[in-house]
Amino acid sequence: MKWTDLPDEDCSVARSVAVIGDRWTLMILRDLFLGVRRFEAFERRLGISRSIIADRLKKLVDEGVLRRDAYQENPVRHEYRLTNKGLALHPVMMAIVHWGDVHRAGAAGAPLIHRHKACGCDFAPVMSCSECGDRITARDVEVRARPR
Amino acid sequence: MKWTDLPDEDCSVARSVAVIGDRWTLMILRDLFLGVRRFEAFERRLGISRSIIADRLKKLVDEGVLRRDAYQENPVRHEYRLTNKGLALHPVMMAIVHWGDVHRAGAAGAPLIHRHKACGCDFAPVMSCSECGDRITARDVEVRARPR
DNA sequence: TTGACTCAGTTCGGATTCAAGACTTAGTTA
DNA sequence: TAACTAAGTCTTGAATCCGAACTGAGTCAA
Repeated sequence: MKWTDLPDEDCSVARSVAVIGDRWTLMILRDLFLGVRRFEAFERRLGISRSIIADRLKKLVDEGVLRRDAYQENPVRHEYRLTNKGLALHPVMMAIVHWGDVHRAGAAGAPLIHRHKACGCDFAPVMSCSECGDRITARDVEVRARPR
Repeated sequence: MKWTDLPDEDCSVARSVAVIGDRWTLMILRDLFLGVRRFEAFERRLGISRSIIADRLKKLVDEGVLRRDAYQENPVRHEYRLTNKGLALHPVMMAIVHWGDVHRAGAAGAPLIHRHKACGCDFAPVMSCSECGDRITARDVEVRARPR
């Protein structure tokens, strides 16, 4: 298998990874969730080459994860915003941040704090069951193929 | 910035991405969560070159995500198992699967079904607040830097 | 005891991708 | 007229990827 075959696999991981399974794509998504929208801001924050940023943004737009909107005319300038499909990646980002906070933070601890606006608490993201609401760990889940 | 600098960034996303931000690493982790443990099985399932598998497995072992255990002597053969640090990636995988199920599945729908053993229901993974238990979306979260 | 087979890798080398820096375009400000 | 801004594109050497072949340590069948 080549990675170009990933989108055609009958597996949701493969199909997702085809979109987000790239270092810089994930870093750009991080910044998007922090409110960054302009090309130049990505460049300044990430310090990577413009060609990589242009390429990744274009792919995300093609996938429907981002929308490219004009924010001024003369000259026309665009900004990149998460679509609903892109916003739906929030649990993925939260899970990645949380794992990094717990398992890869230095002595200084987590660099960022997340506050839940509704309850006012600083929180950790928890994966739970849509049906009963209980917290879910790897051992609680039984996987089987969906009957066709 | 080069990607080799990612582990040193003061950002949990960057530090996590340095470990899991790679297509084949994510595909290997998928199989690990499905119970695959042996080199030959990864090769058969993924159909990619042995050198990639060997490289990714070694990196995951170095990072403490996997443990390399002997399962027989004469000749000695090893298998790869998720450590607790690796099992902690479960929410990341579930979030990725779920996004793929919802936003990238074909007409046939999600290929796999997840059942919560405790409540017996087929479920979707939901990201919720560790403090109040409510479901969390991107708009519910306020991010700020942790004071030093 | 020769040959085929298994599992778990390593090595090699050509093709692909990455990524820094220079260049482009279109308009603005000094 | 020159410098500046935002958002890219182009070029080119370097790094990485990855398929194919090879290695090694043992088993099994004839």
